[in-house]
Amino acid sequence: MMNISDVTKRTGVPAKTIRYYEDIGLLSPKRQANGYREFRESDVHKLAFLGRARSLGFPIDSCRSLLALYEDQSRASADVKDIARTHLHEIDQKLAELKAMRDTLSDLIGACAGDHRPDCPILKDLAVLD
Amino acid sequence: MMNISDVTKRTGVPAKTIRYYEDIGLLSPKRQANGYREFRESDVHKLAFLGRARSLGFPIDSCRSLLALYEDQSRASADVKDIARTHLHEIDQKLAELKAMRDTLSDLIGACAGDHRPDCPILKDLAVLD
DNA sequence: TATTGACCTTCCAGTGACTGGAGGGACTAT
DNA sequence: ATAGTCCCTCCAGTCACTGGAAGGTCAATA
Repeated sequence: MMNISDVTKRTGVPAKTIRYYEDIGLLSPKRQANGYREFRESDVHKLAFLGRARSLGFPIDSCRSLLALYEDQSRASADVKDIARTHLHEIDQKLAELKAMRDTLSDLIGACAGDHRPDCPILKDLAVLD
Repeated sequence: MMNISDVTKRTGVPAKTIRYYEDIGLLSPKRQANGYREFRESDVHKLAFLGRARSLGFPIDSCRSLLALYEDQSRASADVKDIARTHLHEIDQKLAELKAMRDTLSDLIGACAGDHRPDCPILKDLAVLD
């Protein structure tokens, strides 16, 4: 009989998060007579799956779809791949954005004396009204 | 006499966002007799500054500090540089995280046939219970 | 003068994915 | 009986906006 803290130990998913996932319908653990959640092996697998998917940055909605495919023995791997590719594109976009920020920021930092004087190329850049 | 839509046009900062910035105390435009906000040049400069700082990913609290330094003629550029460096480190962390995600994801996508069959290395990876 | 239509206001709610905390019941061991 | 640890639900907060409702104001036109 697995309680929520056992599942947390096995999956690394915090109890609060497990309850949240139940709230939004990602899993439905049974209940014991005392009201405690009772987790089956299949629940643990789902949670491990969700934890891993989230750690790869998949948004919850994609996790929901992936989970459905995971459970669907007659799935097409193409459907999984589509979701993954969409996510990869979003990651690539964020990476490009962050890299651009990083480069600008790094340049500005390199140009700033960082001393007691008020003169500062960082502020000068920020203050530009195009 | 500048109204909010004029400022939006000049700075690119949406009206909703300008009102929000006022709510959280980043600027305090005057009011006309009819209740409309009246923006001075200094408000426009602040908003342009905020827009640029936000586009470089500085969190609002850092923007607040940067704005204060911007207005402080006796600032030390070292203080600006410190804020920027802290932010750069956070960006670098996020970049590393995203890159790791990207690499894993890209590998998995490369390994997946993406056809009508159910067999899928992506799902296999996600399902691993360490 | 009446009426559009564009502009402005405030206030409330929702986003994503949790996270923290209050308040209280349940179980286990001493 | 009591202490300590577990579990429950519900509410609020995070971050930085964004959307929408309900309504006041202004400029130009019929």
